[in-house]
Amino acid sequence: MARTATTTDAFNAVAEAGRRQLLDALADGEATVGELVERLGFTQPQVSKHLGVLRAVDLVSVRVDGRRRWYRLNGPALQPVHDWVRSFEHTWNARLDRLDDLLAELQTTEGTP
Amino acid sequence: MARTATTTDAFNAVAEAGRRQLLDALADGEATVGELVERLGFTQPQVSKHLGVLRAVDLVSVRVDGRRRWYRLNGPALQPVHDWVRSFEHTWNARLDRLDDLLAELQTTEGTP
DNA sequence: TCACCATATACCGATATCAGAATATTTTCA
DNA sequence: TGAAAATATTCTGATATCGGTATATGGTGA
Repeated sequence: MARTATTTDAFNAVAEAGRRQLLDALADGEATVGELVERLGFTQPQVSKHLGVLRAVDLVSVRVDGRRRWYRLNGPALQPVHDWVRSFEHTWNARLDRLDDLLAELQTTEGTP
Repeated sequence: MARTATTTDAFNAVAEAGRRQLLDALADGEATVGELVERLGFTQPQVSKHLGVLRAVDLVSVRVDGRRRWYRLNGPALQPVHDWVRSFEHTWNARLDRLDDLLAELQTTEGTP
């Protein structure tokens, strides 16, 4: 058996620094492969392949427009990662710990303005 | 070139589900290799090796006590991961977005009771 | 239809990973 | 001193990954 496939989860997809840069770039909005190539200085096949992995775990979506493809960030796919790490937050910041309590409280009153 | 080494960052170390389970288990406090073997049902060499990776990226520390070793979670090493994911939080939750602002405000007033 | 642009895909070689099994190391206690 | 306990290390084989280069695919406009 080998290492867990990069296309298994967001955790594995996001482990690669280059893919994180791609997501950072897409945080500004849709982008085309060519734009990403130029902005990040990666090679075109590199960008395409990394986007392929991100797509496999649903971290990005594509919109076809003629001969170019607009890639878009799909934030919610990062939530599992966020949730997991957040459970350790209290470990390094007591203040955040108290904020978590506040958050939990706000969540339960969701929908009651 | 191959995949980024698991011992490169917290991102790569944490990509493996088994290592995440180990960290979860250590969230309750110090634990011995044997205890982790029993609690998680992993093999002893598996646990030792995974702990080795986690140690390499400083996610855990060890305390030697006779012939056993007490492993302890080092939460702050997860902060880079937390910080990165958190920058995408607004993507899926406007409410949390506003909480972030509150947090930022609290941070700046740190030390002024 | 043909040349061209944008992107995807295939192939390559090098490498680190992972589980498993066996074994080494160190400490304790009788 | 010697056996047993706790943990680390080594070796193996299978495999997916990654960058690079080359090439395929498909849409576009003259």
